[in-house]
Amino acid sequence: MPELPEVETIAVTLRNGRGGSPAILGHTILQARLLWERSLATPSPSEFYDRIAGQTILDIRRRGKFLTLRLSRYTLLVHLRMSGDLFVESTSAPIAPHHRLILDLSGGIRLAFNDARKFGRVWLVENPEGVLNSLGPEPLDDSFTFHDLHQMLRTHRRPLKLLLLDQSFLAGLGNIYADEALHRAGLHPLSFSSDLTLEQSEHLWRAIRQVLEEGILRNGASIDWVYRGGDFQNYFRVYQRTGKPCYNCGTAIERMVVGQRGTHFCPNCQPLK
DNA sequence: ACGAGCGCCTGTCGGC
DNA sequence: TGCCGACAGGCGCTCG
Repeated sequence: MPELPEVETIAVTLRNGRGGSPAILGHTILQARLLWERSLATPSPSEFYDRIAGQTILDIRRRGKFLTLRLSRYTLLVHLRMSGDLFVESTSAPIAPHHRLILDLSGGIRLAFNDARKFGRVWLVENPEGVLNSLGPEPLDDSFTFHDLHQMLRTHRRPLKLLLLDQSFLAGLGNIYADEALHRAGLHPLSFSSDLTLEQSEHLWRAIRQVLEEGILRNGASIDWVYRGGDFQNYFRVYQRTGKPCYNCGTAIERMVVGQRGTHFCPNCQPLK
């Protein structure tokens, strides 16, 4: 489910608390309970239990789609993949279905990693760079300019949709925000990256930042049975709007498959040259 | 270097 | 009602 705006929303919520969900910053992890072993990427469960007990949560950030919890000595990295979520709940709450990892915290609360499809992963490491080092730049960083993006696009000859989904190219975009950004930029998902003019690259750069910032403003998107409180799904212009009229021109939105992912676009606003 | 195919998993939805 | 395939916000792997 989660792309950059959803992960950012979760990071901010864990850091500051939100609507009855308390902040976990400064709390100490008393013990861990792993309910699905494969949710833990590294280390082994016994080493994980030993190392995480007594660790205090000092900072919570996001890098791409990863959540990074800086602890006293280690860093806990969480990737939610398709269906993962993090909940802060009372220690006395019943264990919900699909909870995969529970961290009991000081103060009578716990952090629960819930993940119906079991694709999500958790890492406990001394150096987070080992996990994060292959990620591309952060699209919302002040230092990321449209000249940077143009240069990056020119060094590949790949369909735009595939590049935007490639986390080593740019970190944080997923299927929804890639489709939305391409629509706003007026670029066909199969356009070759190396063909973009500087002006088109600037449009894409602006569109990427706009959809991500708007997604964050709306606390992310909530879809299907996975709900996290955001409402950006009400502002999609192409994603899952197959057959419905484009808000710009009225043409029916089309769906195609690119890189085994459903891809939504307006054939009129996003022509393939 | 690239991209297709597949595996990992559970759940929902639409068609018959 | 039940079954069955398609599909789902992701990514790592193998193989051409």
